[in-house]
Amino acid sequence: MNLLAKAYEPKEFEDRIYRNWMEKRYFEANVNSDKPAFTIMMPPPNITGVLHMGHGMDNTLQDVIVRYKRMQGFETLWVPGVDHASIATEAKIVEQMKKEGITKDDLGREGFLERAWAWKEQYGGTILEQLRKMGVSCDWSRESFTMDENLTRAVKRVFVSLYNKGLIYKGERMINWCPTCMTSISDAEVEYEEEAGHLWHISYKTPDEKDEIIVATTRPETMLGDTAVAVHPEDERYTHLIGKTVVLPIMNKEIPIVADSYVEKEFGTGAVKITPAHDPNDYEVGLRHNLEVIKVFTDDAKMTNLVPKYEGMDRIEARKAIVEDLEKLGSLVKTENYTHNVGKCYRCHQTVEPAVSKQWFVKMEPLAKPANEAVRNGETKFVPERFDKIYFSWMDNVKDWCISRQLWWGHRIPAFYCDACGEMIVSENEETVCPKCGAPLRQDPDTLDTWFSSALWPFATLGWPNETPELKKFFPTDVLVTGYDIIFFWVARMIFSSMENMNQVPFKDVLIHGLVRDAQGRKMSKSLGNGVDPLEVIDKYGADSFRFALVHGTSAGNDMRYSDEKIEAGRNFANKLWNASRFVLMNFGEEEFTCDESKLTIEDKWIRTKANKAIKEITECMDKYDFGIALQKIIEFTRDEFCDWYIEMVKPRLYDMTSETRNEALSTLNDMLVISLKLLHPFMPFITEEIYTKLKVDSESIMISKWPEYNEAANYEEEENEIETIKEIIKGVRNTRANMNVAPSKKVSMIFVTDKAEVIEAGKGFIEKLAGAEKIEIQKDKTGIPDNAVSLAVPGIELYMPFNELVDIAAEIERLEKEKLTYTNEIARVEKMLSNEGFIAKAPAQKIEEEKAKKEKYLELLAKTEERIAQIK
RNA sequence: GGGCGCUUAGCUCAGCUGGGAGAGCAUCUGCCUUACAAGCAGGGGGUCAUAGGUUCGAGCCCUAUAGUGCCCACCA
Repeated sequence: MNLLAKAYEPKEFEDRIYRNWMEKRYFEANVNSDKPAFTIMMPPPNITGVLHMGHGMDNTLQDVIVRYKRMQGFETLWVPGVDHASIATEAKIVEQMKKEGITKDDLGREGFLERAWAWKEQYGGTILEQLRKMGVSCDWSRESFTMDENLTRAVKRVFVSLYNKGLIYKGERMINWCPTCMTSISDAEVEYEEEAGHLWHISYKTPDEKDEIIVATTRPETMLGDTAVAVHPEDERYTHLIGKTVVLPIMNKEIPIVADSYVEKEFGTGAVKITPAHDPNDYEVGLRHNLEVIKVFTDDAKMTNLVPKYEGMDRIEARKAIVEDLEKLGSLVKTENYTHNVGKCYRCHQTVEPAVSKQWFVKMEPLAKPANEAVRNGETKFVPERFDKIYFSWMDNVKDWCISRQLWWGHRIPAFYCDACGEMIVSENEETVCPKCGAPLRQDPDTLDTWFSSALWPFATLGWPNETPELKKFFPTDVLVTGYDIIFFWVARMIFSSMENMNQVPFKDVLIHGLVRDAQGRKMSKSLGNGVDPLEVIDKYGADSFRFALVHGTSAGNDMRYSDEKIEAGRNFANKLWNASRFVLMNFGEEEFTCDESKLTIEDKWIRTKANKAIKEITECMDKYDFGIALQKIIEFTRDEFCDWYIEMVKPRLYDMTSETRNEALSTLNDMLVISLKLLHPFMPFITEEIYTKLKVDSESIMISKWPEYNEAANYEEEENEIETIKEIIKGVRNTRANMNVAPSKKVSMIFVTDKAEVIEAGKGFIEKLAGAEKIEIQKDKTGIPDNAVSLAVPGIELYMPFNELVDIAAEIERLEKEKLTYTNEIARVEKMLSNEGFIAKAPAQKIEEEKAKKEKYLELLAKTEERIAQIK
């Protein structure tokens, strides 16, 4: 006999089951399969990462989808992998080296990369190991890495191809420079934060000192690099000065006053100091007016030697010193408090500097167009739909993408320079000799933005640029699951990369989920220390409860708050299922049983119908990615119908070893439990497998078993309705008993007055057992009903319970009056509706019929209640 | 300055194409009823933010307002 342990202890079986799945290779996709393919690419976590709640959410959803599709008969492929995360990883290694007193230059490029690879080998797989604890069913045999040989080849291929099309170019532009990471970053990698600062008003005097222009700035330290002052061409305050010069304080240098319509007359003083080297707008102004670009900062954001006094100071220090000096000179007119947005590096959160620099760029406009189109015409759909707006707004306004990074860890730019003749070659191959002059070539020292390689993830992981069978079978992928915070970084770039290189979308759906926040609704972060470690949660409650908590009561695209209560709810439900299963298995015994359909009883037919309808609804939810609702419906069927009613109803048949329908009871228990487990399996894979393998089933593992299918013909409508009526009666009796303070142990005799004797007859046993009845009588009229009885009515059936001395007539009348009021109100509501001409004229016929039926029902119940009141008064 | 969410029971949140307001937790009452006290049975608790509108009918659709959160944007 297969029994379950007395208590639900997920630790006892989760790891064992996962190992078994791995050994049986259930996760691995067969490229030669005839089954239709279903593919998901896992958003690759950084090799520097450790598992957090965001990964938990993301991978739970993916696993739910993959397991569902696998059971539905798809050849499912879920590709896992990791991202080399150039900036984050390089920073981590540099930091580690710093502790040993070594710098990058000490090691040199080769030495550094050696060390980086060693680091990757040692720590890079940590997060994937952790993911296994969650029960994810991805194909580990196809684990990928953004710096794999194949991915690297793909990156080079794309770079060269875009270059040859003129879509990648090298140029001097204003870019975002992170002085801490010591590299350029893209626009998307800058986060703007509001900061309290000042607006300093500084006087720039004309050479004759007779006139002045006051400029307002938040960054006085950049004034050393000012090469003009700009005013609006139509600003009457300044028109007389346009074309003249002012003297830059401290520098004592004349700079021109230029007119440019970029200046807002209303803001500040209406005059702007122009520092082309350190502000994107000023840079543009500089280009228009042919201004000199003078650098004030070095790459690590220290002052240059423009003024020896300030040389080497950092930005904040210099600001202080310069403000002080301006004050001494009498140039500082006033200081206002002012909050403004400051750009921060999304990796290190330090202030970024706009800087003019020679970098590589991807020309975005031609790429954005087809990518935009693909979403507009529905080839790729965002779920929920509203996220396409975020996508469009980015795509529509995207500027050229700065892809070069001054880092060593990453894909090195495949451009080669000849220092002798100035030739540049862009090639997939390692070029060493200049084809023009024969001199040795030098490769570009920079690497590519990490996102340049992850943008190729959906097809490069399948072997592209080779024409592999995997590409043919599994591309385009079906759904991408990710958080809304990564739409620009990754989703958008995958789409245009795929449109460009594959001529089709990379995925059909993009399922967007929200952030997991803490119980107070705050973002989980290292600095706040409010992060919850998924591994600790899993260790304490099991992976199933963890996954449950992340799905139950959530909806796509919305953030959720994490709390222990949610995990406990999952654990409690698992425990319920565990015990119900234990009960079922306890009753199986040694002998085999079969099901004779003709011997199914009313409750068997009822629960089978309920299950059938649940399958339909739940499958529909799964197809719409409504996982929160699907899970809720699974719980409702399993706990509220199967456990609370069906199991209680069949107990007498189980305990009676001579019962003629005992086998049908066992079969139905088995079948209903199997259905519950299968429906639940995508959400709670471990417990469902553990129980499933002990039942009478159709497969060696639930994860490769068949998803239940709805069968219209298998419904027993009549039996379903009859049991629902019986349930009504039982609930009514329980309610009444509780109201009248009748002890649960006290049995009550009941007299039913009804024409539907067969329904009561069929439900007699249930009413006895579940409503505490004894001596049930059924009669057609009300003769002999004692006044001293509590009454109850459901459509077509009246029930009287003589509680003998217990009944307080006054209280009973009061209760009946209350019921009467309810019915009267309902009737009034329905009548109002039915007497509304508009309703009769316009509402669907079915709705009108429903309302009419309700009216009949309540009229009947009202009449019975009134009659009863009259009788006992 | 634009754009997008959210506001539903004490708390956290569901609520599909408009047709009598739901769950979990909390709370109250009664139960150790041999699957389960991580449980069972029963109860209380909501002018669905506000004001208009569309509709026979609005938590759901439209408009405005308030509060709140997020994203984007070059006003020094």
